[in-house]
Amino acid sequence: MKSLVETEVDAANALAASQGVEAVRDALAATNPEALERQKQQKRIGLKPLPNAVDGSVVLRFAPNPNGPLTIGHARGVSINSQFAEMHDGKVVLRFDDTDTKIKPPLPAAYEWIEDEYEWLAGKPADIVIRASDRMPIYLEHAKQMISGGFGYVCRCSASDFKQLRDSKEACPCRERSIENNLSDWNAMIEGEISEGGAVVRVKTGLDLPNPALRDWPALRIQHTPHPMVGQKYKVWPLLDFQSAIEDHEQGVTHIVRGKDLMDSTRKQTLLYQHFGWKYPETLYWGRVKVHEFGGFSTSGMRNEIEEGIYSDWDDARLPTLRALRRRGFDASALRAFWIDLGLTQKDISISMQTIESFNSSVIDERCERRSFVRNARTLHLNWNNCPEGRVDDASIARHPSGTISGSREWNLGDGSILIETDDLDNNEIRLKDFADIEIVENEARVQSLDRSDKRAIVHWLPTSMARPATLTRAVESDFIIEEGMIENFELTVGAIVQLERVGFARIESIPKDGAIELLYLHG
RNA sequence: GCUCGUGUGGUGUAGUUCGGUCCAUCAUGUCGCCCUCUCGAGGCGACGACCCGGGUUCAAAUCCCGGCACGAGCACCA
Repeated sequence: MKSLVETEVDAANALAASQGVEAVRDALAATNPEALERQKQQKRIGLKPLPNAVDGSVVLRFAPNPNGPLTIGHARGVSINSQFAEMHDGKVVLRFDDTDTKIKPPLPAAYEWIEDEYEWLAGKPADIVIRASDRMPIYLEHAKQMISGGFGYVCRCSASDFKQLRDSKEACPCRERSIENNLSDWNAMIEGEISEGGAVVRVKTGLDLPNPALRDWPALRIQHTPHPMVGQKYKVWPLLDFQSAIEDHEQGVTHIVRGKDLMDSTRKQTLLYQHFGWKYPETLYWGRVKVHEFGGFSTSGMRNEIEEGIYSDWDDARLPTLRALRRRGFDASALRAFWIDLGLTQKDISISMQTIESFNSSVIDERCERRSFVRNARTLHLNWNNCPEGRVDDASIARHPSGTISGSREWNLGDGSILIETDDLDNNEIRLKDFADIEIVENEARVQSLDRSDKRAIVHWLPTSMARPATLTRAVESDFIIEEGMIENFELTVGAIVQLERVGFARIESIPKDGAIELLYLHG
């Protein structure tokens, strides 16, 4: 039996065959004219809603390792999680996953930095803030339950021996020992009687699982190195998969958004949840992100390079940390908008700072005052002899060209000498922006008219009396390029972001009593 | 090697659930023009993509099969 659609399609095809497609078009126009109109495709804006979300009871989490401040990559986690929370009237738990004392040890200062950076980006503080290292009793208790329940055991095989057995789907000898023996080994572990590497607690899983990574995965291991925040108190520390699984359950997390490199974590943790009889949260993934200009982001790598003196500190403008971006003048809402526009996909992507900069420009442009910055300054003396309007001693220039900031910058021409960039000397007839047309003859700027008389190039300039020496520092790859010049000395304040006309946005870093003002380049 | 995942313009992204309204969305980029007293902003236009090969179907970016490419996990790191 043919469906109605098929019947109609056949009819239409028959019509087209006998009388041509025009006949079909005409028939459609007569019966159903709106079917002939094409509607344009639209792009979905913002994030797709979370699956199986109940508005008002969504709990998400953002769980960085506090071994350094947040990087631009973490910004994705903060932006996406906080955005989902906003969409679903949910909460975000900021959790410090600081259960490794050895390989990626926590940096005590980072806890506060991260809370602060989270708030900066999300626009409000995290709803709940917890540290895994504060919650050790809970994890140890669950480990004990797991052993008592017979779905976890203490394994004393070496890592390589275990790997061999696991790869051939064989049980290790420790697996079949009694619960009593396991509990006594467990006590020895937590009392510090077994040295590092001497034992590990494993979660029992099917040994014939197709994915070898999942078979009897390790949940806790021994670390005798003191923890920067809680000292020597614990000898056994949970691994990420165990700690995170228990804590997500404790916090009632409903949705986990994590990197797809953690897909196996989801599978391991689901097995653990089954042992405990819990329901695993909804899980979503994103792919790996690289930024052309920076490559990947390794917190431990940066930490080393800072210690070696390659970078001055975490806010070194060459680094992809949030601290550095913030210092340079990136706006939180622009960064957030950028990440939300990228959305949540499992594709591995490589993005360009140019795109982020464009988001930033559109946010900061209207609130940045203009200033003149003349590089490689060359002095010219104004000559008014040929100016029809006569001599002028002051210039009044808008703080912002489109008036989003009202008022003007008042320039006094002082002794009549001005500065322009050496590169602008290529033409001898130019226009001083917002001021006058001039002809350059040797060291003289002969004023031809105040009004714009033709289409000649417009250059930025400065009266010598308004100029102060300044340096503009630009982070380019792993170097700094420093340009010297003269900055317009009009209402300069440390920390302000200004747009240097024809140069780009920059932040005023310092204004010393004597010497050059320091400017840090943001972007064009 | 085993396991898992992903392939839409230069870069990202929408559309893929449920085949037709898709000669494929938007942003960014590049180029050109207009406007503007910045090389900024704004406006207009151009460029440029469904990984490949089969199959199903009247109809495939979308479904099926087979390749290929790339990435990740297989840590007593997170």
